[in-house]
Amino acid sequence: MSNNSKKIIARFPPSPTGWFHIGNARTALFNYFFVKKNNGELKFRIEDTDKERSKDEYTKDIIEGLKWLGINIDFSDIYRQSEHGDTYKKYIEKMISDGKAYISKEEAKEEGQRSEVIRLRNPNKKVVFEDMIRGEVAVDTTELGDFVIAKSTSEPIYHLAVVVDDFEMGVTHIVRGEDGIYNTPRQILIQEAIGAPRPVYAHMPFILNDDRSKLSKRKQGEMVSLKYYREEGYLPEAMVNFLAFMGWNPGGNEEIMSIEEIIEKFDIMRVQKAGAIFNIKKLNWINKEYIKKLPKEKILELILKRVPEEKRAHKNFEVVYPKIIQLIEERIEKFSDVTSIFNSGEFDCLLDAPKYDKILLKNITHIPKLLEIIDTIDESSFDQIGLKNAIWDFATEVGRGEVLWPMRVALSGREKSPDPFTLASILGKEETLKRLSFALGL
RNA sequence: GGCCUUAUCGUCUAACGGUUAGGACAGCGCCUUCUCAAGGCGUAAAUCAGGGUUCGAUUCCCUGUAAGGUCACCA
Repeated sequence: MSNNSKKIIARFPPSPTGWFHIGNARTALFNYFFVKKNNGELKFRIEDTDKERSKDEYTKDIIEGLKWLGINIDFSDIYRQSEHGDTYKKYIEKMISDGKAYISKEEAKEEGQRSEVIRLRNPNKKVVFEDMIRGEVAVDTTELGDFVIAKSTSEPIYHLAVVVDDFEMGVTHIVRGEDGIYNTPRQILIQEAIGAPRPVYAHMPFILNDDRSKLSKRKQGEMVSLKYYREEGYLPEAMVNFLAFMGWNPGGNEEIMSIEEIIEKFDIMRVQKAGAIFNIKKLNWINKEYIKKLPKEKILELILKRVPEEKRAHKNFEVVYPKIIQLIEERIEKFSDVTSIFNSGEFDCLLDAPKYDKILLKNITHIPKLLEIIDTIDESSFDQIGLKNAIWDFATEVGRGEVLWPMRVALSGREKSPDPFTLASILGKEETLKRLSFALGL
């Protein structure tokens, strides 16, 4: 590896032609791990030479996504390809005058094709480069021919722009997706033609669909965009952890790791060569692990944001909400689940008395005794433990199912719900007695 | 099709050439207050195939197979 003595400079150069792709986000993350581990610097560049497809909204989405993930790079002075026309022009003209490239007369076969383009004079040699992940890669560039490097002296093709930009930005290490491996030989040829030093390469494996094809929007829908995960209420720490462990791991059994620990342990040589299938279930599990670690106030805040407006506006919501945080927390794996749970009606019984069929109660014979017991419980000990202590022996004696099921249904009106003690403690003594009496009268 | 790459439980992966091939997610089972959820415990599950090299191969080499990628005046 050359450049060992110099400061490592890597780059992340997305083109803003779509929502920030999850695979790109992972590449950005690995670049970040790599530079942080090696006291280097990560530079950001926008490849917006395609004016038709590039949109500011996408640039914004990419930057927001990067910030959300916790990738702290300098966005104040963004290098945009569209602003460096003069630079490319300078190099193109120099290559022509040096005889490294030439203006070629063409027969325009398709619409939009030029009758004159700039082609590189291909030395037709075998290019061998060292890849930090894949080892030595050798490619015969003969079949590339004198490939086009610019449409005109002021309009570079992608490959030329990349090489010039990386050179101008002082890039020493290029960590990019596996598909870049096919671009590398021709980019190396261009580097040699303009006299730029060769950076060190690392080509990362892809994230895959279930059928092992490259992760695509066609097969995964919105799940290919980082935006989706932000909107679904995944925690950025969980996302970073998940993405980091797809294609890399430090070797131990520990899988929940903060970004600091990941950086600390990161070794690009340990990046996997084969692609990894995107496994949403693992992400959900990791996310839940991170939710569990969150301070209570934070959870309270994040959950509240996802409660449907009409539930929040309910007159009982303010009183009930603090009491059901625990309940919600154990039922979600991501914060959008909060909305689904409320919309499913599962918690409606905590806001309003439920409507239900008598049949669901199964057996009301023990309700009078239950009313009697509950009435004796002091307000101060009307919690899960107090309720359980008071009721447990009786329930065990006559059959738990005979007592607890009707009690739970009387309080919730549902076949499935949290347990009766939890329910009663949330509803309070008065409401609990009221609902039990009502069940008796059905 | 040419070229390139890859190959350990269903999935993500661990294993100086010597391990009962380890962990995690998902699955399944049991337990934990009646249901659901959460939690705990446990269980099943893999070295693509065939040849070498070697005392010994998941590991190194070759062939095959499968899968993927890539072949622009797009980025």
